[in-house]
Amino acid sequence: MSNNRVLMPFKEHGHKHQHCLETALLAAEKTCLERGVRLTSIRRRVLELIWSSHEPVKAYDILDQLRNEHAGSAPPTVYRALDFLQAEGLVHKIESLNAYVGCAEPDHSYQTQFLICHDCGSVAELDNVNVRQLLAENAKQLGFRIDHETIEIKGTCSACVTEHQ
Amino acid sequence: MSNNRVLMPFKEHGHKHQHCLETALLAAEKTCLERGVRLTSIRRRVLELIWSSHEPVKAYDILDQLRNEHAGSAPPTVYRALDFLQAEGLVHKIESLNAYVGCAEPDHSYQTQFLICHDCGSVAELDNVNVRQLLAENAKQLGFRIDHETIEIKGTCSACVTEHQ
DNA sequence: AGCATTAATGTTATAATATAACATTACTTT
DNA sequence: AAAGTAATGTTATATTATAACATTAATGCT
Repeated sequence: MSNNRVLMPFKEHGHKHQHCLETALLAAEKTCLERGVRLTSIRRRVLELIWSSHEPVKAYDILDQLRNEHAGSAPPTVYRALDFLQAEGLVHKIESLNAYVGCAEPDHSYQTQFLICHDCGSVAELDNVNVRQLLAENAKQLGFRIDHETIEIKGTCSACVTEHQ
Repeated sequence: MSNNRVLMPFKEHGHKHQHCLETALLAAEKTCLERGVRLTSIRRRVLELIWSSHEPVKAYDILDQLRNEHAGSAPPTVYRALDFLQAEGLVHKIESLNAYVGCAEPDHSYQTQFLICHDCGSVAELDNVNVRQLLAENAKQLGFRIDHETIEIKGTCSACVTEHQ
């Protein structure tokens, strides 16, 4: 049993990140095609930079990179791309870090939870059905209609816990 | 039955807010006295401004007010007070709004959840034991050691749901 | 193809949020 | 009273994000 599904795991030891990246970009292209929205080269590049690791990426770090590649880049360049990517569920903003992570499952229709290791900086994305249901019941009792959940759990991931022993 | 305790309810219709405010300030004074920390006049005033409503208050709104009262006020004046108040559990930061709310129970030792109405702007603070436990189990399974939980649920409170019918 | 419409990007400026660094003042302890 | 610590004052700047308007690119229509 587990009602807890891992959408994106913590970076596994020795995992080949190039694969995550390629898979994510292919999924994004497929998704955008199906939805009839345009994954322009700027948007694609921003998504790629966000997927360059499993750590949340800051908007101005993306901007610094874009500026190396194209002189016309400015804050709106990045924020517009981020707005698009968020709207399509291709990236999530981590509110408590003001940073952005890629989403491995843009079609996932439920709100998820993030575990954030403040040691190695990496993030896992979970869908714990029970958590969702509890919050839903809870809200219902109070007559509260949920639109959006921000659930960000900070701590130390197992790899880093082990390392510090 | 309910494992869901309301630490701070949504502003009730016709509630006398002056009472909330006074209670909160008395509790804060008591708490600081017991802990041997100083609720200086700046800190007290910032807390009071945050408790001026049940809506999260922005740092620069606090600053604007402080500037009316005392010329020497500057961003650090506010952020230092906020740091202190957060460290003592007297206020919480709502990460998804970059704003601060008062905490009615500074001695409460567990992480709580916030319901935020984006219609009237007001906030409720809950301690749902089940949510806490689920997340704790979940983390344990993954070997993740939790330090801090950010749980901010946005939607429409019952009063606003009713109003819009 | 040519034209109109919409979407995306370019560009400049500025708003909003937060911290660094060092000086001064006020409290606390001895 | 002197020393040590905590709090505040002060100036500057870093970080995060948006507004507003101009230009270019893509799309849809006839």
